[in-house]
Formats: sequence, structure tokens, C-alpha cells
Amino acid sequence: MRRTRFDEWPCPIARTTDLIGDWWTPLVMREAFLGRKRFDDWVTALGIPRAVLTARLERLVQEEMLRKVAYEERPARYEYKLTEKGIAFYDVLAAMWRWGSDWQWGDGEGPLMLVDRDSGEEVVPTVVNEHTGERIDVRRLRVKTRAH
Amino acid sequence: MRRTRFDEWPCPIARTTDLIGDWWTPLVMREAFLGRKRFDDWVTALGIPRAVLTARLERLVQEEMLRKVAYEERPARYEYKLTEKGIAFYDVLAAMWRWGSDWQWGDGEGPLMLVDRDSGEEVVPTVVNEHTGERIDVRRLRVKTRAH
DNA sequence: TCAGTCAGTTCGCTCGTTGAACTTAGAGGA
DNA sequence: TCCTCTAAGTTCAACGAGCGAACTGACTGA
Repeated sequence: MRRTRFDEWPCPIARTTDLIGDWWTPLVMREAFLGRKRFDDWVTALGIPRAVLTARLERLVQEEMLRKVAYEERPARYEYKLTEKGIAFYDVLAAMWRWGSDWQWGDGEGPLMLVDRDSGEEVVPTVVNEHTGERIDVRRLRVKTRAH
Repeated sequence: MRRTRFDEWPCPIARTTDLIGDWWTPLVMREAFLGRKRFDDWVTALGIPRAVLTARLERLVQEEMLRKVAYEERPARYEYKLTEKGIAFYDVLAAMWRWGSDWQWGDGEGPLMLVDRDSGEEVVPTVVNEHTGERIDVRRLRVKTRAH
């Protein structure tokens, strides 16, 4: 049977899960942020099967996270550019980066760090409440239907 | 063939992808944050196939995001409690929540909101640099190996 | 005795992922 | 002319994973 789809569920976590629950997809986006634009860039960098990459890129284009642009006409050659929606997705990767660095290494610190390209200072992603600037305490949270 | 594993890759995004790339897993965690503790709670709330839930709970226990605790001896009955690592994972779900709310609905605003249990005020997750409190600009980022 | 609860397991079916080979359209060199 | 190379895919067989439904085992309560 077909995998249960979540992309019409009325919950933002469910819809996002539907997208990144496709195996490889977050890594395809990670590579896009590292500047990969072409089919073989991803194949080489990730070792992703070509048929899978075809499917993932198609989905990401359809979701308007990437835009497929011809950079050569004869023969037809394409590259994939991040859209505004795709760029915004970096926040999700940054949260994964932080949690993964904190908790997925035995000694409590991952081997890689993010730094500012100019100043060289470390950038440490953290999730806060936009209104207060404070970290979010799940135990004080409730879900509410937005009035329309 | 076996799905390519990312859980030993030296990148926090890859390792986190390996975990949440398992179909259903982020939703299992979402339900844990809503207070689900027992096997049939998840089956009822999500409609997840029982065999899949068994596999997901096993993985989450092995990853130490949930702890399996007997709440009854005869017959043996278990519940699953969030650990510190599991609670920390909320940040990833919050980032997914925010991005999903902003971008996965046509009109730019999801149907649900997070509010403070006491004050009733809206809580809007956002990802910032912990050192500056400012949003992260991907174009100014570089990845660096941590010196050990 | 019989229905109900809970936490799973088992099963047959289908879908998705994998690695390798192949395709198509052109460029550049001997 | 022929050969090799590049880029962006497509095709294919094998196999692992997800699907729904039915079943199990240990108990409880009517």
C-alpha cells in the first residue's frame, strides 16, 4: 500500500513531516545551501541514487522550494535555485543542526560548527519565542485554533 | 536494498535526518508532547499501523528520547516517557511548526497557533543566533571543523 | 462464561529505495 | 571520421519497509 500522506493534515508539523520524511530530502536541501545547483553535484556530494534524486528534485520544485532553470539550451541543461520558501527552510535545518550537535554525539558536542563568514565568530542556532526572545518551555504551551 | 543510513555521518543534520526521516516519527514525538504515553494512545490519535509504531517506539527508546516504564506488573503494561533528550527535541518540532505555518498554507497562515497556557498569549517560534539574538542569515554562514 | 482492555505480533500485499547499466545530445581532440 | 567525455536524466531487478486487518496472551469486571 501507499505510504500514508500527511500533506493535507491540518497541522504544520504533519505537513512538514510529509516533506522531510522523504528519505534524503533534508540532505538535498543542506547541499543546496552549500551551493549545489546541478544534478551531478548532488550525486557526487551525497551518493544519492539518481532515480531518487530525480524524484526529490521534482517534489521540491513542485513545492516551490527550488526553481528549475535552464542554464544552457543545446543540449538542454538545468540547474536548481533556492526560492524564498526554500531559503526560509534553513531555520528547520538550523534547529536540526543544533539538536543534533547537542545530543547525537556521545560527548555532547558535534565535530562541526557554524561561523560567520566575515567575523569568524561561532553562530549557535537556538529556538526562541519571537515576542519575548526567550526559549520555549513546552510544558507551558497549548494549541489553539486560530480565529478567522 | 536497505535504505542508506546517515546515523554515522559526521554532520548533525544527517544524523537528525536519519531519525526523523523514519516516516511517522515526528508525529509520534508531537503526540508525546501532547501527553500520549501508551501504545493505544498513539494508534488512536494517529491511525499509525501497530507494527510501525512498535518499530518507532523501539528506535526512540534506543535513542534515549523516550523511556519505557512499566506502570502495571500483572499483566505487564508499559508507558513511554519523554527524557531530557526527547524534551530538547521540541525545538526541532517548533521550527517545523513555524516554517509549516508560514509556508505550507496558501494564505500564509496555518490554522493552529501555540499559546502560553497561563497568559493565553501567542507563542511564535523563531530560530536565532544564541549569541546575538538575531535571525540567522544563511548567506553569511560557513561550516568549520571544531578544534579538539 | 463472556466481553473488554492493553500491548503488542503475524501476515500477505504493494510501494519505495538501491546500485548498476543505459540513453540522449552535444563538445573537443586525434 | 571515430573516440571519449560531460550532463541530466531513465530503466530495471532485487529487496526492504509500510500498509490494513486479523490474531494473541494475560488479565479484569459484569
